[in-house]
Amino acid sequence: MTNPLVCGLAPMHPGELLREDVLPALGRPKTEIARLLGISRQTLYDILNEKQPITAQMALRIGKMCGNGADIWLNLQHTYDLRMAEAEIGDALDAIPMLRAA
Amino acid sequence: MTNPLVCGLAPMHPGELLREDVLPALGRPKTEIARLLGISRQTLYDILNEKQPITAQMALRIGKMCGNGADIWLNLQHTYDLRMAEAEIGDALDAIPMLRAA
DNA sequence: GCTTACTGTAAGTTAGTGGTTGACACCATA
DNA sequence: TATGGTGTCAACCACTAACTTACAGTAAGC
Repeated sequence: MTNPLVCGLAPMHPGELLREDVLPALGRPKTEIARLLGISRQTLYDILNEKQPITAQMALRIGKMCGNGADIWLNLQHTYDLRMAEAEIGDALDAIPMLRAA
Repeated sequence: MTNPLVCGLAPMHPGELLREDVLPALGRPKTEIARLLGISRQTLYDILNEKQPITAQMALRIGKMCGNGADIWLNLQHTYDLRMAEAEIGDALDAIPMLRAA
């Protein structure tokens, strides 16, 4: 994961990439995109507004439509999730010791 | 991701790796492991029995304890999720067309 | 004008699930 | 016999992914 677009320093929500770059490049109405993806229009908007994550199923759907595979989308989401989780339980992490094999 | 241990052909649940290899190597009672991880004993058992996935927070906790980072655990889970999702909505995927940029 | 279609957002609902607590029976060991 | 780990079960709570329905606004075409 050396591509800064996919694994940037700033945690980018996959919805941002979809909204800013991918959908404009496709040049189709969002209503049609949602229908083709087989999801509700509302769900698509929630993803674009970064209110909903890219699940494995969603990654498969979007990856299929874009022809770039599901991994990119899932990796983007997981990087984002890690940043969020780290910010959330970072202090609890400090209390966890690193164990060595016996 | 070329390591067959991490990204094998057969979809391995992270709980299996934890149960079969990591915990035995640490040689500590599971009760203590759960306590050190800051999670309930039940949750640890659910993960070991592959009934619960490795969330981002869980990956951070386990990665910290094992000293190998969270990415391995999350990638393992993500690969597993993709296989499961593919098996679940595979036929729906066939109906999704691949769009080219306008 | 009128109609059709896309946009963007909001409210409410449902099904599923991550995680917890509490309890139980079993076994080992000091 | 007391303590502590093991393994599993049943509830329970909080959250959320995804859906439907609905609304107001805008642009396109007849």
